[in-house]
Amino acid sequence: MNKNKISPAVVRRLPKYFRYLTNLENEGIEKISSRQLSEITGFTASQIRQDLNHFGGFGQQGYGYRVTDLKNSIIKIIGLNQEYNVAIVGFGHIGQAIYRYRGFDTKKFNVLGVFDLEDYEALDGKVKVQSIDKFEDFLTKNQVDIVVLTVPKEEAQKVSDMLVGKNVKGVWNFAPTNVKVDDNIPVENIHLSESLYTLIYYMGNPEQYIEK
Amino acid sequence: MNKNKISPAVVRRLPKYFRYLTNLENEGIEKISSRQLSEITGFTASQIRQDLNHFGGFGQQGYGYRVTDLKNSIIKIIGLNQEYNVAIVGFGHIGQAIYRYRGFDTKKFNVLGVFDLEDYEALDGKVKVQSIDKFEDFLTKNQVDIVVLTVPKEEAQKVSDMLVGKNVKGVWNFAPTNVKVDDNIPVENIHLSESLYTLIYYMGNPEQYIEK
DNA sequence: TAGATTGTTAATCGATTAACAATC
DNA sequence: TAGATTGTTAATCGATTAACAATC
Repeated sequence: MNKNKISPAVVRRLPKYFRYLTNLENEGIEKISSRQLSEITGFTASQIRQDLNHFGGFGQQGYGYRVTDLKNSIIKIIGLNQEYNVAIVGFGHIGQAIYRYRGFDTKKFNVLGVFDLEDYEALDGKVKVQSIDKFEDFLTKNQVDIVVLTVPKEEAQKVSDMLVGKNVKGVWNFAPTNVKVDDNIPVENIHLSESLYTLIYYMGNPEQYIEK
Repeated sequence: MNKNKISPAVVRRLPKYFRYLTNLENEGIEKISSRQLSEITGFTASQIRQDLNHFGGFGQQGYGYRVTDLKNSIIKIIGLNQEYNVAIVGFGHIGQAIYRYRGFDTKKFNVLGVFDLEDYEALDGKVKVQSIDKFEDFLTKNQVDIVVLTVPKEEAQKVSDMLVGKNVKGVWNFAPTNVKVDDNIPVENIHLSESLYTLIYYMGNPEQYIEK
């Protein structure tokens, strides 16, 4: 496992491999060659082989890759073989959508707490939303791995400042701003407006659009 | 305007320039050099100058860039000087979050219709959700520029197939799958799970994380 | 004019693709 | 063994950074 210097481009393809392999597995397909995967994913076979070999030799010459084995390997590479404790800060439309999103395995993502401006009960009493005033104390008393930030941009940095020294391992930021946290804590941004604006640019310049 | 071959990397920075320049303008700052912008954005001054010069010479030697002028230029480059008609297909958590999202200028994005499995009224009667059966006919009778796809992945391709020949100009896809549409229609994907999984990878390998 | 900063070309760096020997 | 396909090195391509002449 030469994990020394995996490029961001490779890292962002890992979840895609996971997705395509999961689909293949669900279709009952047991083996796949880099050539076949290439047709499905749109990546070149060469790129697929090189990507995978950053993490080890998962294939078999003359045969290809066993779908389930490769999928399980990628699960471990990404870290999806573990559970994660989550706190959602900001329980507006996006916070609620994330809370209820069925797209990820809910067994693996354990929402420990939900925070907003004040205490209240949401979703017919099923969710106890806590005041943001209690957030720092909560982080001290609970091991929160992932903080999901869905607060307005004015508040995003204030909340981020509360994470210092709390053993939070990552921030998933939906606020339309770039927050600063400890250097060793990764931040993954979902900037909805930027995504929409990129689409609009290509709508006006479709000849420049390159699929995928 | 040499728009011949703008690289995707440059295009994705345009909304970021727009965001930073908007902030600067709101702070009342009138001029900025590429050096100063570099400190704010984290891009190199060289990159900023080169990015902008793909679209024209917006600066003034020895002075820098006028914030408002540059912002307005970028608005036009992206295409944010126009209005867009939007249809939201899928009115679950994410569809609703997009519908109500305040992050983008609602005057520019005109939601013409909302579609889901069946007719009903949502949000205290304020939103008439229409059955997906009426979607194709709706597209024929209305100029929909942007289709926001927030349906389950099994339905995403079916809905995409309805867009053929309907003069839709772009698809903003939240379904965790890659949909196929006409080659000249750009598709911008928001794959939430992939974003979260990328974060998790870096949480397990923080030394590989490169800010931004 | 002198100082500052752009616009632009050239050099570097990194990521993708091609090629092929290794091997199942 | 022969055919297929990987793992890996080398070649290419593209994007970023550096440098500097142009010019405000």
